[in-house]
Amino acid sequence: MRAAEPAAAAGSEPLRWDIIELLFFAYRDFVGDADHELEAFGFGRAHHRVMHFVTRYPGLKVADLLDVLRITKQSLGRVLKQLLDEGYIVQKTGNNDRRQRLLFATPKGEALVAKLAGLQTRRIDRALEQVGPAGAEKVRQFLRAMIDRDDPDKVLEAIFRTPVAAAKE
Amino acid sequence: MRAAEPAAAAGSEPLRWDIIELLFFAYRDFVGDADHELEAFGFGRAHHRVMHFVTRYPGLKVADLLDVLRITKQSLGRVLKQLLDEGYIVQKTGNNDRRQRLLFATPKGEALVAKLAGLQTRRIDRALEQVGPAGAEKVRQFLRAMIDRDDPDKVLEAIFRTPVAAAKE
DNA sequence: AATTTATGTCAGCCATATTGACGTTTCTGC
DNA sequence: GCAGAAACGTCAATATGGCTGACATAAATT
Repeated sequence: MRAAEPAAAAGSEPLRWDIIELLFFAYRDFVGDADHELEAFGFGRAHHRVMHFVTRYPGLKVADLLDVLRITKQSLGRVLKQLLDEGYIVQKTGNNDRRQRLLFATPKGEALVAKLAGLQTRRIDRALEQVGPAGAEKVRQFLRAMIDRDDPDKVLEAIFRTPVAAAKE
Repeated sequence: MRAAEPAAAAGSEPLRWDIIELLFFAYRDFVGDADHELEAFGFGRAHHRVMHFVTRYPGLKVADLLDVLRITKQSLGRVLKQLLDEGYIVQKTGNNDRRQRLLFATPKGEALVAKLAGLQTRRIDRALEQVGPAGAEKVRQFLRAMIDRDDPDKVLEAIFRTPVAAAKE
């Protein structure tokens, strides 16, 4: 099988078919690692995303989480309730603003997130080995540049505050 | 906001929190480009995936598509029927094996796929500019190495047959 | 002739997303 | 202090895109 190159609009630059498809397959297998494990817990991808960000950014407000995940509070509500009921996450009332419910992972929650991140880390390590330390920085730069920076949420701000190592090329 | 590092299992290597999160946000925005455009057509991500692979690999069999997308034929059926009905895709009976329905994109279908790929290409080009040509090859190598290679489907075989350019570092 | 393969289809279920409406508590501005 | 806005929760209805199981047909294979 050979890949066809659909006619591009006249005068346009070449399309990045290769990267587009590599991203599709890479992301499919990347999230697949976690998906398989989550089945055993009766959780889905939505639960993972919530748990991940709450674990990584303790004290995240509900509104922050909505910004990051880009879903509605009704959608979040269902998933969050399950995680609260089953003891993976706890809520604490905000100190300054008592309307806020700050979210924290329990040890049980942290353990699950770490386990899932472990699976994904194995895949990432394997892939980074192929490109060396300098290549790893290039990959980070590339991924950062793929992300929209207008109107960043709190989590993205935190991520972009971390400087990338200077490229040594 | 600072990112917390949840306690890793004793003795384990560090987890790749940075890459894990960059992949999440990069992919979210990457598919977001197409999602917005698809709304105008009344299509979803599922339609895009089908159209994309049929356009890129003309003559794909239904069974091949099922392998690539990793969904059931019932799920595919609904989406595929819409695309056939609305004239984005046509079926032709296989020459050797008349049971097969080979799938081809119509000009209308190709145009839509090219438009969506154009949006995604703009984002990719912007990101690749940050890392230079050598960096671009590193990114390709990384993404390839993220993909499972056991039991590859026809499309993946085609992708992996294309050699990566030798790294010039 | 019997079986297997490739595909299509019917019926129903589940997870995750949506919009719209409404209620409570708490903070903020005047 | 009071009006209004903000942060959150929740009810109801709906859509999308997955799933399983069962069954049908045509064509290839044995």
